[in-house]
Amino acid sequence: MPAPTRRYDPDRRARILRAALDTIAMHGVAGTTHRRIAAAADVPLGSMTYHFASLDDLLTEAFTLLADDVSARFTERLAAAGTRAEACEAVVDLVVDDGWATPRNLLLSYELYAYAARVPALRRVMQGWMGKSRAALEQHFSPATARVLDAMIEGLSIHRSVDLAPAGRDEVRAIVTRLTAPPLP
Amino acid sequence: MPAPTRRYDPDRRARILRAALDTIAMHGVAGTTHRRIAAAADVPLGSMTYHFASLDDLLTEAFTLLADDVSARFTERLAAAGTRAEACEAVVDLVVDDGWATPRNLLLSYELYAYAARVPALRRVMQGWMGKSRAALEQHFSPATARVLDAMIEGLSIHRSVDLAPAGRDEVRAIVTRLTAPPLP
DNA sequence: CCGCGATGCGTACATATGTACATATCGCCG
DNA sequence: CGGCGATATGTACATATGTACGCATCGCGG
Repeated sequence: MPAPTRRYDPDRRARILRAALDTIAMHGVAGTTHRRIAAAADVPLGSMTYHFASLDDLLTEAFTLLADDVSARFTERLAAAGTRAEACEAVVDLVVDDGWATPRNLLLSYELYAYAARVPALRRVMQGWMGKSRAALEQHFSPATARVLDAMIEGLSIHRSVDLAPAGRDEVRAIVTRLTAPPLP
Repeated sequence: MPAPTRRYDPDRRARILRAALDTIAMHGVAGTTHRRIAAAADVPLGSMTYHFASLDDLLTEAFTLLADDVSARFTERLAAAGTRAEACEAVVDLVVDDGWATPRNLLLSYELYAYAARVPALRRVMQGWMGKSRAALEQHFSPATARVLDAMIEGLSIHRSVDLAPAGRDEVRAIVTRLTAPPLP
């Protein structure tokens, strides 16, 4: 019989990590197994234990990748704003647009929050994520305002994903305006 | 040998549901099994399939119980406020106090959010939860303000659980004040 | 007081899962 | 160009898990 083909697959490790996130998004951490990830990444089962010491290690690394990725796009979006008004509009976009607070990203965030409760390394990853978000916001706003905006983005995104009639762009803009208005006299 | 004791255990079903929440809080949905719940509830394995058709049914009912319970306490806390100022203080308490946004409740919420993505019945439960929260807030605030306060409670609670130096009571109060202030002229 | 249906209890079993491992292959460095 | 270390692949195996089922027991309605 012909020798079974052996692939040359230099970025297999990275593909496995992406496949892990896909699998989590589709089946939840609870339904994520070596075999499912392997199928999604199109690699044999043996590759799992070769590239990652354990399933927990794999998930931890995948979630870290997610945090870095999402965090980077957040920072990028805010860095593109030149004026304070543009920064406000960027914040509105982050909540309302289809590019960032996607169902997939939100879902993965929930899974991460839950999973991180049991993995100290991921707790630190989340702290780093939050720190980077704040730093990005502090390019345009005071630390206190950055903090509240960050929390507001989180809360609004979550509620918009649950709400049958989510807040519209105008309503979100009004909220951002109110939170970033100068202090009352 | 002596006949093994057979217990009279009328509220076993309810105890199993509470044990399920305990198990989820401790091990996550991913680590929640019939056997672990049974051990936590101190019942034999056979009781699981007797009282609940499947593990998913059991988890769904447990999460529904959680939502009803937390939602009721939220409503209760806000109903106790007589004036608008008291309502503001109640909101601050909900974020900052140890009684509501506990690590356990937050953790269970993350698990619920993630799990609900795959169970339509729980999506409706979450919508009902959000609706009840808004209704409770609308006893004191306009619908638009209620909506933003609800999102803010969510976002601030989550971020406070991650933050190494969480926002203090004063800072939270300032945010609430700003969000509930009359519209600018 | 009696019986019967609801409930309690232990166990069996097919299946899925994490992980280890033996072996084969081949890119790359010297 | 030679070989060796990194990687690819298939499979084995012990264990955990969901669920079904048979039987025992007893509260409670008639």
